[in-house]
Amino acid sequence: MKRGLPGALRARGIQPSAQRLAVAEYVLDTLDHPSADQVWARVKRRVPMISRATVYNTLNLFVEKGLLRQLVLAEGRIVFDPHVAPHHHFVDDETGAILDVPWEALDVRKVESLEGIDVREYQVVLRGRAPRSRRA
Amino acid sequence: MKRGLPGALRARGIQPSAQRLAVAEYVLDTLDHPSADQVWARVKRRVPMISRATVYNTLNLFVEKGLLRQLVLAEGRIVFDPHVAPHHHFVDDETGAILDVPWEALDVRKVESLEGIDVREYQVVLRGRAPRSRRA
DNA sequence: CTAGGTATTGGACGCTGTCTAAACCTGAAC
DNA sequence: GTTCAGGTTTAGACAGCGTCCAATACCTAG
Repeated sequence: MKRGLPGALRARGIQPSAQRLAVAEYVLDTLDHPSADQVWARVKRRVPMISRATVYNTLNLFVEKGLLRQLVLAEGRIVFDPHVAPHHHFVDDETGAILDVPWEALDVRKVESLEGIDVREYQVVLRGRAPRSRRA
Repeated sequence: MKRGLPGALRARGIQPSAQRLAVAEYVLDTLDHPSADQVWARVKRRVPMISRATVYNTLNLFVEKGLLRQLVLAEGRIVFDPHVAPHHHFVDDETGAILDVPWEALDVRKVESLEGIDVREYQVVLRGRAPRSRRA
């Protein structure tokens, strides 16, 4: 059931606007894991007057409404991932690139055995080197 | 075989100094996961004249020499962990506190099956809520 | 059309991490 | 003890990132 970008936003209780659509158009559809400023740079190509604050606000709104996930994997940068279903992440030591690892590729056991803590979500974070062909 | 803090530094090829010992005394022995500025604040209590740059340099040196691990788990902050053996981490959503989870508490399978990527290290990062008693 | 709420803007702000140049210490050789 | 070279420390400047604010522009319901 396609309803277009404006509908997708409305379905999450987000009032569409030109700026929000421009951000959504890029960030909801990318395979990258861009930082907020990378999103800003990208969106400015189409909407040159958009301000940094708007992009930051919009991204945070999308996270709050479940359209994006916020990841804290790389040094000092928060990145955004439109792939909201559970999956793991691999960080390339050399390039800093972040690759998605399918949930089924790994098998984590005994999570339920952690006594006294209430685990909302978890993921495996792997670090190492990826061959050129696999890099994002 | 105890050899004291100066020996522990020398054993890693680090020239001891009053400032480095003051940093080491706190950070190598804590159960917390302090940020660099937290280390600075703490060490200043004993060595009031120590500069921020020295603390940052010292922490980076300790990481380079394997005395500390650098973690990128919480929003926008790099924290340091004197517990260098492999283990997992749990982040309390509410307080931001980071707890160590013993390596044996979880069981990750199929890591070796990830084709074409060379995994140097991995860990499970869990998020949720911890009861007050377990908080660091 | 108007009123009220919402969104956007640009700038200021604070925090974190890095860099620099100068001062300083240290310890090895004499 | 003196000297010297190298490593260490220092204060401050700097840059990047994320947040906040007050003012303005925009939408939408009525």
